[in-house]
Amino acid sequence: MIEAAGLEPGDALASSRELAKRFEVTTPTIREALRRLEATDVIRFRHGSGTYVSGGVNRRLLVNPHVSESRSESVLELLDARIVLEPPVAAAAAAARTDDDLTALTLSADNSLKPQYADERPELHFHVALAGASGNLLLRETIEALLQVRARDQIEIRHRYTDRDRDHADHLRIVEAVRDGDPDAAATLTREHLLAIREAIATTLGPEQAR
Amino acid sequence: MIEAAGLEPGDALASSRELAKRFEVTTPTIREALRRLEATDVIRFRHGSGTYVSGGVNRRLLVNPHVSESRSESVLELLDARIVLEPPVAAAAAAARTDDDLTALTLSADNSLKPQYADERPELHFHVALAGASGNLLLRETIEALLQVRARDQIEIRHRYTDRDRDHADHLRIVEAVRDGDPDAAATLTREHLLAIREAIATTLGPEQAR
DNA sequence: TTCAATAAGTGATTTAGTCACTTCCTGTGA
DNA sequence: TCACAGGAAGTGACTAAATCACTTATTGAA
Repeated sequence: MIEAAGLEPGDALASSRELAKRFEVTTPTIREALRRLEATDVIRFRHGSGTYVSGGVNRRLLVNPHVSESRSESVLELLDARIVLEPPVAAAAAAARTDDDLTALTLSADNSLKPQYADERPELHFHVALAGASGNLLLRETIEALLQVRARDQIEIRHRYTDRDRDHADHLRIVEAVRDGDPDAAATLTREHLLAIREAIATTLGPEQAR
Repeated sequence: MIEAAGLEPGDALASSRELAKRFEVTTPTIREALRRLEATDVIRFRHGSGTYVSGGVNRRLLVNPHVSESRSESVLELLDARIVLEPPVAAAAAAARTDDDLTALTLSADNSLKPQYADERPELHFHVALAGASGNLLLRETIEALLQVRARDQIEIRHRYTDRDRDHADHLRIVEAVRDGDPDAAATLTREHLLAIREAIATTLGPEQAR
């Protein structure tokens, strides 16, 4: 029904009572269906207000909200994965970027200095914007999902361990490489950037917490 | 509760009536909670039998089951993404593989010839096993999730467009490179392998369906 | 014009029951 | 002794009719 009506994030759904009538089932049954959609962030409930379409409708990859962080591994595992995956994505971006991508990239690079609301506005997250410049939406969604893994830790890292000015400088150099259409430089700079962050965390955490 | 009890895939949960009693809510409410877990494949219902823990408990990345394929882009987009991401994963595997990884890899390579039940047994999918050999679980999960995107199309492709013998030969050569600990060769062979598949699909589909 | 009270609409949950399906056990007959 | 039809118990699926909790927009008095 969301698809057929072409609903976008922010749009309101009909009330559960009305949906129950429309689909000829009772409200508890409708609720079960809506809860499933809620689990993948396709819709969100706002008590007393209504149910609204959310960002999940056009997000194919997502993090499992039901896997606790205690069950998963260290944050270093995540950075190791990013170090493998993101450099080639940066290279692809350097090869395919449009002018629009460049302006978006510059915008998100500037955002690295300011307090992060990158969680509600993923397009402002530099590494997401970088993946977006590859022109491949699925690539962008993959990086976006990856950045949601251990989200709490990543916010903590941004606030405490990373050197914001150095981050910004790194980002600017990556933007340059992408602007110049230099895939190798973009890949190398991205790798070094992530390696530096990994190093900062590894030494701060100490080897005993590195797992 | 699943965590605390250390339940693994296949284990049964208590009945919804019992859960309702234990959490002091009614069955419809319990059902809503269970439906959310169902949406991310943490549990599965079997009518008349019970509800069971499923593979999702230890899967951090997953495909959104509520995004229709019509809303998403072409299958070529997916292959383009894989061509960017998988070669460096193969390189990481060549650098880090253990002997156990090698046997698992050989096993899954042989599986490329037989009819695919790779959907229920992801560890038998060659590209998943390859990512697993990197030693980074998150990397493996990322590739695993990516291979679930447009799953129907991918099965179709395996059955109709790919040359099974050539696939097998490609896989064996990648295994060799991984065995020899040659990251560059592993990356190059993986890239060529995926490019060949992409080419086969692109020409078969014809440019008009390529989007 | 401002702002507190109100009413209507919405999600959240309950209660009590019925239907549908699966599983396993048991008694019967070969 | 064994195979198997039949039944009972347990489970998920769903209904029905309410009530409670919360939000929002409207209304009317200060």
